[in-house]
Amino acid sequence: MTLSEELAWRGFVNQTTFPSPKALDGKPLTFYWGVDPSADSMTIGNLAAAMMVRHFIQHGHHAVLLVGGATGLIGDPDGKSEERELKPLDEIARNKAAITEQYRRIFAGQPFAVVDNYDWFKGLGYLEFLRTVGKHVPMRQMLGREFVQTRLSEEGAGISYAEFSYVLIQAYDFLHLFRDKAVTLQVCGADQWGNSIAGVELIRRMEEAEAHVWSAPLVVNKTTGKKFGKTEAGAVWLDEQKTSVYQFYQFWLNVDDESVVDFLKLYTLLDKAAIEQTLDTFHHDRGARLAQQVLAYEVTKLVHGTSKADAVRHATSVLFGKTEAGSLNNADATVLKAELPVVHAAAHDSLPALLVKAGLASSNTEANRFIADGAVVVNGHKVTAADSAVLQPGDNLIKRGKNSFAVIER
RNA sequence: GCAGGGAUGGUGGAGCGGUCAAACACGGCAGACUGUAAAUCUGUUGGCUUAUGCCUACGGGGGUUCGAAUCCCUCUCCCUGCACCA
Repeated sequence: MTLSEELAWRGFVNQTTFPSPKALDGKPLTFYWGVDPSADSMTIGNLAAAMMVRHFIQHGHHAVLLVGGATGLIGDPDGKSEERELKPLDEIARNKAAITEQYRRIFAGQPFAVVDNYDWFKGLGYLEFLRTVGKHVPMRQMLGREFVQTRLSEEGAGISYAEFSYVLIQAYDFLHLFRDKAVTLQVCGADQWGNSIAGVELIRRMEEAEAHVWSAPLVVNKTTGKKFGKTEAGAVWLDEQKTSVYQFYQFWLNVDDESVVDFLKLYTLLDKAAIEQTLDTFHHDRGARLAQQVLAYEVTKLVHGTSKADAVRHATSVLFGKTEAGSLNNADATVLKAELPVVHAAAHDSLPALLVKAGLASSNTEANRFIADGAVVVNGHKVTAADSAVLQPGDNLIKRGKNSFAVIER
């Protein structure tokens, strides 16, 4: 499969400046993709674009990965309804390091270069910037952008000169990389289209040369229609300190049937044959949720590594009873204890009190109600009386409802 | 500043002297059915080792009363008019 076919099949096609996607199938290009260090980790929203970048690399194109040390200092106003707080410098420095680290992990084994746009902005003076770049940017275009219009309108929140100018920095990045590394293509998410295209424009005016943009659609949950990547608890992060491996795995496992088809293509590196075979089996027995399991395992493996993916997969099967034995073996206990609330039971603790301690019930009354409802399962056995005698020495896996768990040590 | 209306549990919103831990709806949680899903049905939804009982709660404080979410005074905040300002 050629790259353009691959991207089309996987659903990575949105808008592009290329007259035909086939332009990607010719000789290798050098392209760049960037992430601003507005947080200390990427989210699964960024991951979609990263996956696309991997396909570019696999088809022989040369990747330049940018961390936005300079752009992060200002903050991208696009799509935001209000001015954002500036981030402290030390926070940006930390975030930059974290994101660079994630680049190295996600693209492990692939050829790529990492750059920081702060490196070329730090020595650039304001007057120099205005004379060389500012002179070539038409105001009409900058003012015409939709979010600028919204922000400046009667009800809008207004916009500062700094955020308004953000696009110039990103445009200059492209120009700089074009000159310095012969970058002729920027890939980005659909939300970055406006910023990216400004660079194409700048290169055309200043270098009289052609450069291009390839944007991927934003991933949307088809069932809810919402922008993807957020849960009730917040964003799904790639950093396991922010979203634990278990939560990460669970997130993918719970993807609905309609979305899982898209996500297998977007978020795994499995080839067409493998995905089609998986989906074929899946459609015969949706209840088995093979597609979700493959998705969850593959994505977790990619982001967190094989051993963690294996561990969390096995722990999940213990928790949800797919693996025999309600009681824990040592390996599972280690994984689960890192993930679940762990409570130490004293001799006089009653079962309801332990449920409260473990955060599985908010009061003794509620705990008793759960037991009466048959919602409490200890080591795979339903509990019928508020009696702590069901606990065995060592680790006990306790389950309340369908997916609230804790480990009780005795 | 004057006049009028309002503030109730996670949310909306009834209640207007005892029968109020507070209708009803939504949301939450649990059970059944399922696929750790959706839909549906059932239960539950202030706390207390479980009680025809006690405690805490209807914006804050004070009062009337045997008894107050309900009546009175006062404070705080919100809304609606009018005035002031322009």
